[in-house]
Amino acid sequence: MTKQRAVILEVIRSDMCHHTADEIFTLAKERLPGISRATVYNNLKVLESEKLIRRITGDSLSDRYDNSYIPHGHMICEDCGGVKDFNLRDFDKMLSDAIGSDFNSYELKVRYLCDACRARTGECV
Amino acid sequence: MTKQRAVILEVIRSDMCHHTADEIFTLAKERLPGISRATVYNNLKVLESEKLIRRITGDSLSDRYDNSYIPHGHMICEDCGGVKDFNLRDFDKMLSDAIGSDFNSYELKVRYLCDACRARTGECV
DNA sequence: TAATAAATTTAGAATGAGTCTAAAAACCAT
DNA sequence: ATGGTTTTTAGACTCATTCTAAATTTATTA
Repeated sequence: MTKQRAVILEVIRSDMCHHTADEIFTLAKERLPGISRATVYNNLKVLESEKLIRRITGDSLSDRYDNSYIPHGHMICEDCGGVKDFNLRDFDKMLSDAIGSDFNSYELKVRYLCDACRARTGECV
Repeated sequence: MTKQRAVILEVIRSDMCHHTADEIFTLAKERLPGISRATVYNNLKVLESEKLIRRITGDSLSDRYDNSYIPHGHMICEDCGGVKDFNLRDFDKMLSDAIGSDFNSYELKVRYLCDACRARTGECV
C-alpha cells in the first residue's frame, strides 16, 4: 500500500459520489501534486482486484468507481446525470434462479427522471 | 429509410448476437462495399432513437447492439465473453417500487461462467 | 546498514472507439 | 427538372484508457 494508493482509496471513500478516473486524478493531485494519471489507472485496477472498490461502466463516456465492491443498483437521472444507489430485496437469489447458476457479479442501472428534474417539467439546463 | 440504414438494421436482426459497431460495419460492407464507418455510427443512433434497436454498454471495450429495444437482462460469460438474453418475472414493477417512480429503461448485466467454460474447469484458451 | 531484487511511479507515446466536418450524393416536394 | 433538405462519405479529430521504458521506491536478504 503506497501513499499514492492510499490517497486514491481515501478520495473514493471520502463521499458517496461515483467519480471518474479523471476526477479521482484531480482530487488526488490536490494532496500529491506529482501524481500521474497512469498511477491512478493502475491503482484503480489493483483496488478493484482487491475487492475494495467497484468499477461501473456505461453511465457516461468514462467509467466511474464505487466505494463499495458489493453489487447494487444505480439509478441514473437522464436529465442531470445524478447517480444514486439502491437495493432490491432478495435480488441475488432471484438472479441465480433466473440464470440457473451462481454468478460472479452484476450491474444494474435504471434510467429515470429524478424528482428535482421532474419538477422542472423536464427542462434541461 | 435509406438502403444503408436498411442493411444495417437487417444485419442486426439477422441473428441473436450482440454485435459491436465494427462487426456491423464489416457485415454491412459485404453487401454495400462502399459503406462508411460514420454511416454505421449515424444510423445506429437513428435506429435507437426510433426504438428499433438498443445499445448496450460496458460488456467490452466497444458498445454492442441488441435487436430488441425492450429492456431485458444479459448474462455474460466472464471466460468466453458470450452474451445470452434472460428475463425476470415482474421485474418492471419491482424496479419502479424500489426506486419510487417510473423509469425510462434499465440495463442489467450478470457476469457468470457459462456451462461450456465451467466444464473446462475455468481454463482460458 | 549495504546490496540486491521486486514492485511501483512517472511522463509521454500509442491505441482505439466514437465523433465531427465539409464536400459530394441521394432524396423529396413542388 | 429545380431547389432544398437529408444522408453518406473519407478522413481528421477527440478523449478515455493502456502501454512503455526509465527512474524511483519498497522489500528482502546479507
